[in-house]
Amino acid sequence: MPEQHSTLRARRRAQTRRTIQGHAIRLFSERGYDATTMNDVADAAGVSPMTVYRHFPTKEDLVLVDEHGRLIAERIAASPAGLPLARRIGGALVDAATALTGDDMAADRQFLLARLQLMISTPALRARHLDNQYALQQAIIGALANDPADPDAAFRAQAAASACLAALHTAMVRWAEDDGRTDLPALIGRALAAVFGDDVVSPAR
Amino acid sequence: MPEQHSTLRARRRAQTRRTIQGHAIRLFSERGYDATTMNDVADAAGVSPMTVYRHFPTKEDLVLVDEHGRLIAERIAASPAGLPLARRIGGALVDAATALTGDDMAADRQFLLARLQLMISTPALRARHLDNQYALQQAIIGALANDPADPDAAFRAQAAASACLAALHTAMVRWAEDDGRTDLPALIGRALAAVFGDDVVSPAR
DNA sequence: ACCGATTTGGTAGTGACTATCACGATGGTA
DNA sequence: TACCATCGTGATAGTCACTACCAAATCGGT
Repeated sequence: MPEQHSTLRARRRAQTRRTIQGHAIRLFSERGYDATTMNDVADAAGVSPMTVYRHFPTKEDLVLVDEHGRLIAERIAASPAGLPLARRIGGALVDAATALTGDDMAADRQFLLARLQLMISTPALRARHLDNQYALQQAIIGALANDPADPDAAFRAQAAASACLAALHTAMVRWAEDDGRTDLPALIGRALAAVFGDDVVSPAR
Repeated sequence: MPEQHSTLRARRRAQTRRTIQGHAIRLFSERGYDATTMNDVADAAGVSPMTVYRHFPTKEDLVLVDEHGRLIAERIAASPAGLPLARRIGGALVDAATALTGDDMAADRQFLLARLQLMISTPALRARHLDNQYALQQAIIGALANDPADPDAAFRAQAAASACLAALHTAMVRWAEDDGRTDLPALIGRALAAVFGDDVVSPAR
């Protein structure tokens, strides 16, 4: 647990972390996930294998960082309670996608795209990604259905959340297949609209 | 690829397979999944580690056999096309659960319960289970939305399938938490009814 | 300049999984 | 009964992800 001194040491640590992950994603994309060993990643990044494991406990963590889940859950919890569930969840998803793929982060977008393509094509990564999505779904249900008097509310929230996340997943797959050329928030909005009829898309700000 | 000669050799093979899996599930439940090695399983079953790997390519396969998915997809494809999607999918899920947990297979039910409890509590198993469920969802969509003229049909089928599978998952978790004392088909039916309003439960035959 | 904390590196393991070879048992056939 | 192809099984050696455990280098603040 490194404290956030925001000092030189922390910056160097973050830098090596980015270097390691960058080389890892590049090698995974070039030579395949299974064909790349942790030693290969360490050599490419110019560090020892130990350092790789210090920054990323498992090989899968090199691709699946997923700090986005908490952000999305917070956005949903902060959305107005009067709206229908699907709109609250869908809106948060579109907002998050807008924030992650905006024009001001072209480099990050390419990085996200490469990670997504790996996630989709590699069974082990896809499985862990689905587990993360499931955890996110549980968090959404916890944030939306906290009424003990209505036990069915949890079921309805789960149905809405699972449908929204399925739409998100389909949109991400299509976005990855298209090499990120189409607009991700628009894809998500279209997938949501096809399911829920009206436009669930909400403005980013 | 062993041919189904239905002869002595095939029966012996199936027997050793059952023996290995039985001891594996028992050891996993007693001592924990991670705390049990493949050598432990081999020793308990009285075979060599090689034989274990011949029958189960990965450790996870000892718990996740999952030939149920294909059965469910076939059931859905064979259901009357006039019914709403949720009813067709939900009905197939309830039917499958009824067939798997009937009174005539108490031993199998205990086995299924033990495997389910392992799947839920072990991250690696849960992740791979969710991947299997995702594959089933894709199969359901393929069976239900094969109309190229209506691209939104796939989205609607996906929403229905993901909501139904989420309900199934919740019901299975609750069933496992309750050590299988409550009726699984009834749990699934209740979860589905909470989402879709009317009773989606259909008779088993 | 010094000391505690943090980051990194090395060593030696464990355990899942694979490749390859050899042995014995089974099933059909002469 | 004898023969042979096939199949199930076993043993060996190896790769790779991952984990303690301990030493060295570096940074932050006194």
